[in-house]
Amino acid sequence: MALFLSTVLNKLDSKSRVSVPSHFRNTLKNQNFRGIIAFPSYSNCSIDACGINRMESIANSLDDGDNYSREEYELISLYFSEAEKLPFDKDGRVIIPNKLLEHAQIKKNVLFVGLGPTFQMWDPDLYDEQKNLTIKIAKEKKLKPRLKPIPMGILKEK
Amino acid sequence: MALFLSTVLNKLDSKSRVSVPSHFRNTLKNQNFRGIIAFPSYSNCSIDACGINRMESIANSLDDGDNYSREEYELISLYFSEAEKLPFDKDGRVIIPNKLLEHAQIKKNVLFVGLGPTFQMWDPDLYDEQKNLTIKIAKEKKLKPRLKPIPMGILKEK
DNA sequence: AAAAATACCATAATATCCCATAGAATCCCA
DNA sequence: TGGGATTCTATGGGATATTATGGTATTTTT
Repeated sequence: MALFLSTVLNKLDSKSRVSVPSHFRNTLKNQNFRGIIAFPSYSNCSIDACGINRMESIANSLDDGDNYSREEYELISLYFSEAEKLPFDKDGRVIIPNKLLEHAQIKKNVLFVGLGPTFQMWDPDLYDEQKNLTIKIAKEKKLKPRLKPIPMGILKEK
Repeated sequence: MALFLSTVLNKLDSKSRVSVPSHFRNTLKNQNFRGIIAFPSYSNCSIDACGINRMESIANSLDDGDNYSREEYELISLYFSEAEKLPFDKDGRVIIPNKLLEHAQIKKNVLFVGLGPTFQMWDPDLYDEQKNLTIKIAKEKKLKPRLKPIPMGILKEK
């Protein structure tokens, strides 16, 4: 299964191209399509992305009997309609469509953020804001993550 | 498996021809028929479409014993009777029959909407309405797609 | 022959490929 | 372990191919 980790900052060029970090590309190496699937994240100003295998398994479940109500079906269809299939060029770059760039307010830098099974693309400044907000809320609510790799200290006062 | 994603706006010309988006054509590249299957969507004013392999596998499953209720069987039969086989011309265009154009109220623009295993063709304005309605209903009913890669944020107020 | 359907051609815009380079990471061997 | 050599990455730009779209010619049908 694909596992995207760490964050990498790359540049958008004049043709709206950007290099996908090489270790992300490696993660996707044995999927059915050499490229990524990207769509607007609605909860924030960023671009969600994953490999095609993930999308295919969703597509299959759409066909499997009646898992969904009419309304659910319509909603899921909406996500497909806004998703973009972005192939790698020879050098591992993708072209990001304007619609997505605008949604994420990306101008010249693209921050790739690994999220495990998926990743996101951000404008670096917006990401900082979002990150600080997340930490602030976690402190206020004294959240205690149950998963080990997350250091607990971050939630304590200095 | 064919996977149709994203939305593309193309023009209908005076001969009722329209270019099928190139990435749609690519996903149909190795099917048994160079073209698309199109039929009126019974639930809204649009044209449903897919590759022939999907129709063939549905046809096969109709023959395989009794997977379907009588009503389902009737409905699927209806699809077949109204479906049109539209071949690509040399440049990847199809001619859309009048019956379908009228059903979808398409005049001069055709919006291709990827829905995963299938796609639809819409009049752009009608599609906007439909889309807004879907989002509205999803918010009201607080629908939450259960599939992981789908961002939940669309359901939240801004 | 007229009308309709089909094939063919032209072109401007766009996307894709291909190469060059500089910097970073990795390797390798004394 | 160090440091030079080599490979790999990210990035820019020019050349090439593809796409969408209009129009014209040819075939087929009636």
